[in-house]
Amino acid sequence: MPGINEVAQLAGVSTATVSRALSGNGHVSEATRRRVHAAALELEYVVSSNASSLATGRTKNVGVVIPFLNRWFYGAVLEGAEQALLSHGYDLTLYNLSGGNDERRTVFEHFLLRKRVDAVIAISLELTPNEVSRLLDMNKPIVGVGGPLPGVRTLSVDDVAIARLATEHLLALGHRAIAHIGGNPDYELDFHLPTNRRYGYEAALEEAGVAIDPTLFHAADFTLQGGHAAAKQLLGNPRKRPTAIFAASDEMAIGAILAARDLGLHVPDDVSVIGIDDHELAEFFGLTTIAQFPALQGRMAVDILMEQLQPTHTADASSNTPLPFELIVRSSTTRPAQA
Amino acid sequence: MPGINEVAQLAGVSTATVSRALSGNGHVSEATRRRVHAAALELEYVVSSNASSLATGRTKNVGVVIPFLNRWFYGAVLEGAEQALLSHGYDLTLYNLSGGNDERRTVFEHFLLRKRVDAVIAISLELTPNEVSRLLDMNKPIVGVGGPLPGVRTLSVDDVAIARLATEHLLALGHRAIAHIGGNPDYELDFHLPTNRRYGYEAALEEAGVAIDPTLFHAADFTLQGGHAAAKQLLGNPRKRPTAIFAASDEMAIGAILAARDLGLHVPDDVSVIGIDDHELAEFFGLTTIAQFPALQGRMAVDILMEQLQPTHTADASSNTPLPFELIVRSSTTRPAQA
DNA sequence: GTGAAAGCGCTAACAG
DNA sequence: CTGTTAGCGCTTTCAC
Repeated sequence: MPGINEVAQLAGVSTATVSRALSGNGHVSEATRRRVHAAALELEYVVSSNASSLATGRTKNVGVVIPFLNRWFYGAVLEGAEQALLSHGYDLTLYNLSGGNDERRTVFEHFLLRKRVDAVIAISLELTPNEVSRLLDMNKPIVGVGGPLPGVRTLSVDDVAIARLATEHLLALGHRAIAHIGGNPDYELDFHLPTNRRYGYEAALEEAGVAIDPTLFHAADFTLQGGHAAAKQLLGNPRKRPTAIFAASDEMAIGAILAARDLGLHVPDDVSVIGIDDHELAEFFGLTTIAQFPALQGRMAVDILMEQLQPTHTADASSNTPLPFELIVRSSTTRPAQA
Repeated sequence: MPGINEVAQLAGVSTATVSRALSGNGHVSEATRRRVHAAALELEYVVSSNASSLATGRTKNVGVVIPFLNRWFYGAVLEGAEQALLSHGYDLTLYNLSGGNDERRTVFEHFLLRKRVDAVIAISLELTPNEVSRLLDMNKPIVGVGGPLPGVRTLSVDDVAIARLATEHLLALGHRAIAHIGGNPDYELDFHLPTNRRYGYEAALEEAGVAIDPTLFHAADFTLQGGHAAAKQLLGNPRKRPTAIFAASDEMAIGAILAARDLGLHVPDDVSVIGIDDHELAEFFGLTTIAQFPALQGRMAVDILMEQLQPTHTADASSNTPLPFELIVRSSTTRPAQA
């Protein structure tokens, strides 16, 4: 494994010139540039990122902290971020927090702070003020995806607006008995996402003059199974079966569709179902949903990070960039039977 | 951000002693050890992994290369590997190859070789001899998960045996018209996994004296949608509808179950379905399957890597460790209607 | 048991 | 445009 010295020798220049020629920093004559490149190629030379990082203070590596790996939404965000990072010449080191709180502390105490990353992307994670300030003290930009974080550049969808839009879609079709499958408090780690979605749902209802019926709300855990169980309860109720269900995630919505089928109900004729996410299976199930474009979210997070990593960048402290969302109407929603 | 010097000063010792006390290499008196630790704690000192790596040649970081992020199986392997790595004090740098061949070259040429990782775990990836030898030349252990790789320590399930077991389960129940939904050639990147599974299926059939009917085979892409489409074809055939379907993945098997329902067929009375994986949704759908324990696979890969990273380790070149699998019988399989 | 000092491989002034 | 020369922050002989 040849070092910069070998390349310098072979090219007949100094190591400084090799460094300049290869990194593009500082001027080098075209002729020597070519000679250096040729030499590097011949020796199969690759820089030692450690030595380089030590000298420059930059690692070309960003840490991504994520609460789950095996949920579609998070996987997609990660995928988007990974691709964008790669295209900028950055590596991504992954910290998955699904192991619990201990793991979380370990990650922050021993890993992120090892000066191994230039920046961190926190996905759906409500960093503590202490975690934020430690990172910021070390001059490491942070961008948060999924919610506001004091002192941090963030990207987030307006969950209230999303839920409102979904509910309004149902209202506009003529539904009045609209149930909502939301999150349970255990899921609140994500910036009160379930709570915000419930607000949006209630706000839309109120605005339309529809009374909010608390028995039409069921909590679940954002999984297909959870949505299935909740929908069974809702749809099995003999006295007031809702004509429509708004689930706070597509996975739960799909669960609801399956629950309806299990009960012999037809979607959308007997019950309309709408979700949030535009999950990869949404199309297959004909699910009407509010798309959230997670891969784009990952890419946008990287773009913002790259900006902040520019030396010319003036620290613009915290600010939130809204994320796009869009109603996608498929075949799981229609007018209520006797509207 | 304090350096080792500050700690040394505060503790009243040399930097060498701090290094020894903190890393545990070399003897330090209990008293000074404590003083150093206290000083480090007070200053919130954390080593610079770059400086440390540069000095030792070890990065405490491993690269994981994976073909997909958003397939349950791969996410689970990754999750297992991440946890195991973390517990060994290693970081994980992620390289997702779903971007195509260009990305693949980029990853190998510019990233893995930057001396940034101590080793690499390749998941379901058939590294080229060239890729393997470059890595090995740099003295970077590799462990492959998912198939044999010349010159590399690998872990893999016996796909032929798995498929055979699945098929035998169906045969033992009395089925004779057993269809198989396998992969299409495009999916062959994974060590001919679909082909091996098909072999196992055919072998079991032959052994039981059942003629192989090529019309009972359908290729799909390992997704739920793909399985659904293939099953529709199979089950819609008016002349020889199979009494059982063996799908090469749970996602396809679930698609098959849904296809059966769409056609008004009952699972398992009208048609039995078995898959492979023990996907997180398998239980929900009552799917009989062959479990593959992907998280365990990730953990085992890390264990083997840790062994190879031991300085005392004697290079044992290539060898393959078989991975466990297990038949899990649920409610999607039963005896054929008129057995 | 502890300190001094020589690097690890590269980059970034500073000269020229 | 290019070479010289300090380090970057730690680890590790080699002495004491």
